[in-house]
Amino acid sequence: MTTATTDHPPKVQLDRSAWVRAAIEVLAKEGIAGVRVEVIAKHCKVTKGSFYWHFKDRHDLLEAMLQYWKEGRIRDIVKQTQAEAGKERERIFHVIDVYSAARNRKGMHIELAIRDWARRDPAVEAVVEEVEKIRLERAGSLFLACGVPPSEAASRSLLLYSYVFGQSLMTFDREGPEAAAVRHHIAEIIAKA
Amino acid sequence: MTTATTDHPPKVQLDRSAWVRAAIEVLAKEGIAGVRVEVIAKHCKVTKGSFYWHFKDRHDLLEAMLQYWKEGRIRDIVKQTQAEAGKERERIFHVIDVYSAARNRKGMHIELAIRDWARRDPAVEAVVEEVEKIRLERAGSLFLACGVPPSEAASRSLLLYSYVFGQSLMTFDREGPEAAAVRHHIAEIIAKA
DNA sequence: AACGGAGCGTACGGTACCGTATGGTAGAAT
DNA sequence: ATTCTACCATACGGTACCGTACGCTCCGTT
Repeated sequence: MTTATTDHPPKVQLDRSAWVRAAIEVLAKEGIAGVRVEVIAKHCKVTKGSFYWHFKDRHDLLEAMLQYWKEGRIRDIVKQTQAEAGKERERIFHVIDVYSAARNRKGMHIELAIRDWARRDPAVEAVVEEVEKIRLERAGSLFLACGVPPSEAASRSLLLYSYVFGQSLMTFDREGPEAAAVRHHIAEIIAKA
Repeated sequence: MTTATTDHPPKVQLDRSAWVRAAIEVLAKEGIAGVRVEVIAKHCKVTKGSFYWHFKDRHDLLEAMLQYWKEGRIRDIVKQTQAEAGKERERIFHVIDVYSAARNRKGMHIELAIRDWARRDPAVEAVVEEVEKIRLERAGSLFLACGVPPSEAASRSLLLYSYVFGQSLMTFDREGPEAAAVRHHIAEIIAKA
């Protein structure tokens, strides 16, 4: 796991990153409007006296959350789109599967909450755009490696992520047996049937 | 629940539906957490004394908003998917275009805010599912009329709306000339190239 | 002219939150 | 053992909101 700013031997007490992780838990459930100092403090079983020791103010926490999210996303994207030569098409299906709302419910809630937040805060929007750019570039490379012409690669990667996030907006945990078949069929359309 | 619109000769005073429309304005900008009685009252240039005349409480307003949204959506869906025989494929492109985030920015913000709300309120979730079912059925019929086999029609309509809503999550008003080409290309993939 | 109600303003108590100030404590440093 | 300091609790003032109580004012009715 990532260590915090000051690296003393492991303590029982809270540090910045513990607060950030707790805050993101709340973010996933309640949205950015639910990320409140005293609420998270209760969730950590301390009072806000602790909070204002580690953070300047609420905005300081929000910035740290955004940074934490950004770095984690970029790490994951790079990892997920790393493909051995010849296995790029496989990787595309893997990406679609990983982002499947059913598989990664909590991660999707975070993603949606962050994007909701970005709609009202230009600074957040900029970070999301940054992450998104990397996603699209990486996916585009996979398509190119599969022999998709450059003019199509951008379209297909945009379709891929639009589908995947749109899916998480729509599906409300319907997990019938046919749902898997539908998803697989869609994946084939996206990955060029 | 109750039908609000009693149509007397036009008054200067507010009625339920004026409050609901104002509330949806705020919803689009601030999300459901921003829909507060005193805020909307200020937006209407009255005080909450008026609000609590027309509504029992805040929850009463939220219910009315949801109902208002639901009925409007269903009306639009039916209208947009009505196709003369032989022009179904045209209609599919039309639907994609209508939901394009660039064209219908405010409508998309409302849609996203409602879905965000639905993630935390089962009653809202039920309404969204209801609307969504109609959307998918209607789009499915269009695909079927285009000669898409039944096993594919469901997949393609899910892909269509996932793309369209996912698009609205991703695109941050990039309106370059190539963006239109990308969108058109994606539309062709969805509508079976 | 007197009445009554619809529509709104004002004033109030209560809650949840932010941020500050200040005091307390446990463990490391000396 | 004392002092220091990182970490946390407590108490406070201030704000924004919900919902209620009640007062005022138009306006149609009689």
